[in-house]
Amino acid sequence: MILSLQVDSETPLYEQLRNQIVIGIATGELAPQEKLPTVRQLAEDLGINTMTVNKAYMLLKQEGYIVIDRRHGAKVSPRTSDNPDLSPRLEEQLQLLIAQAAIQGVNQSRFQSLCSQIFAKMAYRHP
Amino acid sequence: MILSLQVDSETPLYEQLRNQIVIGIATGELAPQEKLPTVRQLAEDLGINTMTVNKAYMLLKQEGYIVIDRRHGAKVSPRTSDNPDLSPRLEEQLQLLIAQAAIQGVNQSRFQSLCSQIFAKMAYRHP
Amino acid sequence: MILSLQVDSETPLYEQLRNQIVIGIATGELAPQEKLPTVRQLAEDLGINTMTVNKAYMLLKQEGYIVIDRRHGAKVSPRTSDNPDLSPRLEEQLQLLIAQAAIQGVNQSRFQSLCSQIFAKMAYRHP
Amino acid sequence: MILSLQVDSETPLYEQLRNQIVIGIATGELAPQEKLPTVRQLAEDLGINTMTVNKAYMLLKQEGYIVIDRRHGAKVSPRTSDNPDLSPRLEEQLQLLIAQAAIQGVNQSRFQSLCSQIFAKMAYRHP
DNA sequence: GTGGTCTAGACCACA
DNA sequence: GTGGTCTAGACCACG
Repeated sequence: MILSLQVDSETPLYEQLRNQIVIGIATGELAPQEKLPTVRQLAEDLGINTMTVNKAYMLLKQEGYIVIDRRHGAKVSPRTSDNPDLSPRLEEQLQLLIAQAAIQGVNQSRFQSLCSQIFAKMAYRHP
Repeated sequence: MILSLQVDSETPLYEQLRNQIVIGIATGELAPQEKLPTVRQLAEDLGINTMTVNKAYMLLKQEGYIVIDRRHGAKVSPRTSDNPDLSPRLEEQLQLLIAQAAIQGVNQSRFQSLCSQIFAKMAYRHP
Repeated sequence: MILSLQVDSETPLYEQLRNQIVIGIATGELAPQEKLPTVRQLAEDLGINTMTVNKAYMLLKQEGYIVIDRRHGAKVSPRTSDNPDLSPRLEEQLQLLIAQAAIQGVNQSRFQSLCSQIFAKMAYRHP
Repeated sequence: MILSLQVDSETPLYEQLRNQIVIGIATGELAPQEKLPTVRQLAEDLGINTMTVNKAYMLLKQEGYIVIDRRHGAKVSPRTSDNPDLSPRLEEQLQLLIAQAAIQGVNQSRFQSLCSQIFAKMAYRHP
């Protein structure tokens, strides 16, 4: 999986890393149980500090996206969660996002169709 | 309109302010051309510094959500934009949001229905 | 002559007024000796404060663009100046302007040709 | 690069700073990718507040002149833009500038020759 | 009365 | 060590 960082972004590097890995998991590019690169390896590949990669991994672990085993390194969590409701935090984000879209002139059907397109790329689908 | 801040949030105060005002505009709680509180007034009401409020207003102005009239202070922009496409930035955010939802176990129809609910609250609707 | 103000501009109203009158004089839309509207009249037409118009007139007077006679109001100055050199202040502005143009990718010949076009509209030409 | 501020100028300090850096970039005194002084350093050198420098940097960043890298501070943007047309905003400024020059008695060839001189100092030239 | 600018100092997040 | 945020207060330009 290819990770690309923008050093001049508003988003901190560790968060960019976290976001891309989350998307990788959702799209199936990273399979459940798949091993992630070591902190050191990834840091070197990306030319960034190991602390930064470590912070991203800690965050992903804390959020339950990956599990970290001292012997085998980091792996994508086996999928378990099946909670049909969006977390309040995500719901709030979605509201803000839709607000901006609505003001800008995006109508609902256009928005919904875009959602469908994005959902279609996700491997983690629930019926 | 009621604005509430969480001082212990990760999100900077000025950004919380900006977000709530954007949502207020989208839901119609703040009508186009409506006058916003003065920088000083809002700062005092919220118990924060004027520069923090000023920063939020500058951001909103720069993004086109409000207009700052030297004579009468800040007002909600008259709605003009009617761009059916989501900006790349928002689209990226939406992708990340859906990725998280999908992993967590939210299925597409549930997500879409939530979007509908949120859209229903928006006054800024386009057919 | 038509004057239009943007209340949401960075440029103060009195300066916008001053700028438009200067351009009017240069293009010949306002002839030398031509009478300008009274402060009160112009303020009413534009829906702004008389103080604002007054400030613009004072500035124009101080810069020599107009003369103010208590009996007959403000008139465009008869053309007198014939100084072939740009004032240091304008030269500095020109340098900044060209710097921005150059960085943005405008080449010299394109810039020069634009200058020619603008000069062509000026009535105040010197051989 | 030497930066000098006039505290008694009409132009805000942060804008003076911005202007001088823009000119520095255009003349090549500041090369693409070159590191700018840190906010703190520059503030100390100039005897002004860090927030003032910060505001200048934010403005330059927003305008695309510099890039702010979380790791190493601010750097001059790698040159990319190659737009042969002047932005409407600059064109308007140019018109005002030429109007003032024309009234003052500067003729076109004199003006053009001054432009040439200024262009000659710019490193950011396009054929 | 409005926003715009600036200061002197502080604390925090990021890397 | 970097920039980002915030404060409490001040002064100024604009209208």
